[in-house]
Amino acid sequence: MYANIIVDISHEQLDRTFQYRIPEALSQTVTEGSQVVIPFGKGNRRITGYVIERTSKAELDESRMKDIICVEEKAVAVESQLIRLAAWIRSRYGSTMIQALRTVMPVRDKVKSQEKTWYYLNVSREMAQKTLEESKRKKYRARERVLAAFLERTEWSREDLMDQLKISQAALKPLLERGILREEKTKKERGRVKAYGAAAPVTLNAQQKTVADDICHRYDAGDFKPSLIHGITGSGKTEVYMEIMEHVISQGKAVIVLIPEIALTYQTVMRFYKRFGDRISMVNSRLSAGEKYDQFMRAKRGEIDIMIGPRSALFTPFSNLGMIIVDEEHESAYKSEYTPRYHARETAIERMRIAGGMVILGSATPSVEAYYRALKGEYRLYRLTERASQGSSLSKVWVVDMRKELENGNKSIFSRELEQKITERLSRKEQIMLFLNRRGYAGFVSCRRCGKAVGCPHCDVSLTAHRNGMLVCHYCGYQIPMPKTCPSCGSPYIAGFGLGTQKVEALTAAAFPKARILRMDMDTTSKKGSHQEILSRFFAGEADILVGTQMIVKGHDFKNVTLVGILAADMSLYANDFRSSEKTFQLLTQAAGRAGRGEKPGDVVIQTYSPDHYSITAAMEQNYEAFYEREILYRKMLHYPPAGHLLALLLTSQREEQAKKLIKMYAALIRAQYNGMIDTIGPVAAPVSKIRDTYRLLLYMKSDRIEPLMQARSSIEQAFEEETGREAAIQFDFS
DNA sequence: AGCACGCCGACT
DNA sequence: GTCGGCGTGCTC
Repeated sequence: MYANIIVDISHEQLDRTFQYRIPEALSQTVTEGSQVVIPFGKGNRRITGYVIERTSKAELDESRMKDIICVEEKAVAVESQLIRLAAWIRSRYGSTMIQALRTVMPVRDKVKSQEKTWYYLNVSREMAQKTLEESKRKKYRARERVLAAFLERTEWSREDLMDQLKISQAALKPLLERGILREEKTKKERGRVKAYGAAAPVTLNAQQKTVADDICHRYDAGDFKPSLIHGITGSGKTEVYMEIMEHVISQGKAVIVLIPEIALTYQTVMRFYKRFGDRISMVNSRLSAGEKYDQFMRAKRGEIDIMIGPRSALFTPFSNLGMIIVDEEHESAYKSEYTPRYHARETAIERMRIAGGMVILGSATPSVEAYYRALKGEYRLYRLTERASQGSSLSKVWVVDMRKELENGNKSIFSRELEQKITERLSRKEQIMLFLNRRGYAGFVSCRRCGKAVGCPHCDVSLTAHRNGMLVCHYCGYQIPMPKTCPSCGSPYIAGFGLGTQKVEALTAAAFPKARILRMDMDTTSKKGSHQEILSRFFAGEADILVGTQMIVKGHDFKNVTLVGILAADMSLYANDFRSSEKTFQLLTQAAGRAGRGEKPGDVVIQTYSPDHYSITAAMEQNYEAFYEREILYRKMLHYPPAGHLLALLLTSQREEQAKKLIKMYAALIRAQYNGMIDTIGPVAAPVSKIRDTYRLLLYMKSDRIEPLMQARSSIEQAFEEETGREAAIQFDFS
């Protein structure tokens, strides 16, 4: 048996595996993730390494291989845990071990600038001058350059010496040994957030207290079954988390809090700072690799107890991790879009299984997956049914059938109900949020004669009209000026259809000329910090109406908002995705939760063309269980997750014919090999069937058990590898 | 990263 | 010849 080992030295040239023999005596103890002592280099100096794989395949001649010396006994090292987690990610989501390791240890390939080595002159200038003369005489060229440089400037970084003066490490060594130069390693810390305030005294209500106490009890008893907290919006889940965190930290353990990136706002994080002070750190996508690395190192050194961040914060190298909290557990941002396509919820549970600790999931609208597992008893279920702050009550929700509006001659985007309520709020100087799920249907331009929409020549989507008169492709960035005539039939009768946020903003301004309006969407928030700026301006009351996409509904507390209008609730309902009802329900419920966060009661108006759909009726009643019961029935009937497992194969190729041929071949392969175990659906064109001139085809595979699907994935991967001269790519996605 | 190999000029 | 500087390449 052999072991592929990565060496515990951070240097690019050593960022690969080395293969060692596993001696007979250690064959039981050396496993994936083991920390081992190995002889390395010419002098066989003993260093530590981490086993990332056990294999019986020798990658090089056995005579060049050395034996592992022993297993490091204090095997609690975080690295071993993370390596074991990487191994799990690899087999669960399908990727190479290297890809999994890079995900789990972002540290290793981004080490470059974390630690700078500085050199200083350690003797007087006279002494240096003398040594310089001597070096000149003896023709020690490198030394001469170094000394001349240090007479110019007394401190030099290793990089500058190497790059600018072409000095090698070897040339510095004698100077250091003679004490002419001094070496110092600095740890510059970047991205540290500071700022504190007084901890606001918190008192939990009875319900919050019961939940917190029960979880703490179970934690103390070592009952680490994951917990799902289903708490309605405004029920104070965060206070419950903080209470539990305090308990866990008091036992010398660390906690990771995962928050969807979009909700990771200054206010959210501030609440944690105020309570826990500087034993806390935060990472987000705005932080550079180096800044993130520094924060991770603080965690590793034990300088902090809490890490807050999005998906990737899951891999914070705490060696004493006791708990991971996944807030807004249902958010799709927890699923990685890159290989390995891991899900943070599942991966958190695996990490805590390895480390020995508890996972807490929280949401106002739990994912069907999590709720299903909770009902099955795999997770412990807790409910928070009361709003935490006194006086605030659930909003009233009105559903308006837009078909009837049209019948009554109202062609505006505002129903009479909504229009009347907006006018009312404006006169009372209260604020309004208008929400539009723009995805997919943004203001495209189509021809009234031939009915064709102006599309992107490189992608299978319609171009979106922007107010600056350009038509833009949101997938590849292609843009053209608005044409005067239809590109396909030449008719001059072309016009914009559908709703974009820009258009809603314009229409709102026209309907309510006195209102001050702010817009928030991808276009207005692409600049750094603008997201935050728009929100704080709205918070400060600089506008009466905020128009926006999904991003405005996530977790912000605006006390003066008493009306939320959802302009077209069904837009996400008919997406070609088995989760579309779930997404719609979540979105509507979250949006409804934005109204009436203060003392004044709130109203929510949902405008829809399908008022009878259960996603919408359940959202109207704010009844999660009603939604769940309907939804799980549908999933069970069609064997969709969580009732079954689904594997999607995405095949992309520039050549359409080849793509079709290949995917049909794989479909046939699966049907032949896994007959009766796996159901195949398709192949079909992907919802966006072409992006940047690359064709996209999908094959779905369903099974009640996950194992056959994992095998099917390997079978297809193997068949794909064997194919020669291909220009296609494949990608898998488990759900 | 750390170590040795080996080329090259300087010195006994 | 021998010694030391110092650029280069390799590590299972």
